[in-house]
Amino acid sequence: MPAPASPRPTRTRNPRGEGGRLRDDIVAAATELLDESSDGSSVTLRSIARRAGVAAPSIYRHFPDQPSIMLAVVQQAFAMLEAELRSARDAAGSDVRGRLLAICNAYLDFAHNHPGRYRTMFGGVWMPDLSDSSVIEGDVSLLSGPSLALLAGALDDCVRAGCATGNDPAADAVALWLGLHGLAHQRLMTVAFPWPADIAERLITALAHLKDA
Amino acid sequence: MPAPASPRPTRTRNPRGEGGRLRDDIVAAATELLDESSDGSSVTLRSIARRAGVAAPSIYRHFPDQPSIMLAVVQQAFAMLEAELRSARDAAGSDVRGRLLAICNAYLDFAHNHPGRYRTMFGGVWMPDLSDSSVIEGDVSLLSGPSLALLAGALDDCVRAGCATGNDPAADAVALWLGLHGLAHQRLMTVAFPWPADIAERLITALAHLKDA
DNA sequence: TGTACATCAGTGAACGCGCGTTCACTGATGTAC
DNA sequence: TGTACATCAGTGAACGCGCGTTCACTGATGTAC
Repeated sequence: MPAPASPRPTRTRNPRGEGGRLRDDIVAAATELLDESSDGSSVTLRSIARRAGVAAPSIYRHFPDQPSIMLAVVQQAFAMLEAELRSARDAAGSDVRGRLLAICNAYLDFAHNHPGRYRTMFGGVWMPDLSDSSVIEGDVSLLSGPSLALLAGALDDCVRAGCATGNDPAADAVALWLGLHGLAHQRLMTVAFPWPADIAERLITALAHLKDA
Repeated sequence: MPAPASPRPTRTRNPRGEGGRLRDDIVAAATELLDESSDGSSVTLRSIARRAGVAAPSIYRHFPDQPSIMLAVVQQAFAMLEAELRSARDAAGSDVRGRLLAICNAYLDFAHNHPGRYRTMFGGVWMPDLSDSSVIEGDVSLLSGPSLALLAGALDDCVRAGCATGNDPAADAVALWLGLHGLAHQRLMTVAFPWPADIAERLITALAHLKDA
């Protein structure tokens, strides 16, 4: 257990007019701590400040309270997820089936590569107490919307191209997303489980109603 | 936010020789707190003691440290899940398809009815720091084994009876379980999401490769 | 050009709190003689 | 039957700690005149 939040001693004060850069550093520090720790409870306002190389009260120049830091982390992570899904899709060529699989695999990769962030985004680690912080409900809901829409679009393309069956692509996209989430989440939790080697392919093929290639 | 862990003032000391009953009370108190709180961070040794109507040090007569309380809660919850799946199956009659659906629905009901426990069992809320507590790795792994076996058996019966296709029922059972977990977990997290009405049926049918009834 | 002043980025000390854990203890109940 | 003693269930006070948050501040940099 190495000291998890040792300060960055090299930090120097930002020049006048660019104090906002600390805000980005705070979000980055929180993100680092989140991906390093398994349970998220060690990501505290004070540990974030230590990691950012700053005194704890300096946080309050940029965030009204602790939950709002996590909200910023989560918002950034959702944007990053969407960007990764999009670029995986665009890099996959023109085959609709390949594009769908690329999105699904990028989703699973994101969870695997950023476990702390993933768990924070999709619940379990961080549940803001809405009655007791500056975070409001609208901030939390629908963050996953664009990523889900990306998945739904790719599935819809498959159906239109005839390589997937399914009477309701929008609902099937939700089901596929839930399957991916179940696998991603559970893989983060129980690493030792004897997963079938083709479990991801199995889930995706079944939930997307893909015809045999 | 009602006082979450007010003491049970009626508690009286157990008779000589039955001090072990406090152990059960502690586990029950922790379970109550878990299902009441959304994030699990309010389930502390002291809050458990307050709920059980006992002084905090009394816990140490029965548990070596705080994580071991949670382990006991989780073990009990897994046994309860298995029992509920089993009785749902046995109450479902002789139709293999009906039995599989009964198990799946009982799984989803368990998560819905015991949200805190479910999240604790399947990660996200409670991740014991194995290097720093009395909980050892073998205690945590494989707790879900019997329930998964129940599901796998029911799926296997469906395949044998010809009402489900699938070349590898054991692997498909894992996939089905992951889908159920994804739905159960995500439903606990984002209540406001516009879930398709038939999302559970959709997931189960696809992942179990059920033929149209 | 000099100088007073406002603004800005960030700090140090302190607060009250709940936490997990420890220690020596209390007082009731059973048991040996 | 009495009594000394051991065992048992549970307690009260205290410890050191890290937490989120507050307050008045410091010292550098820009700006108005």
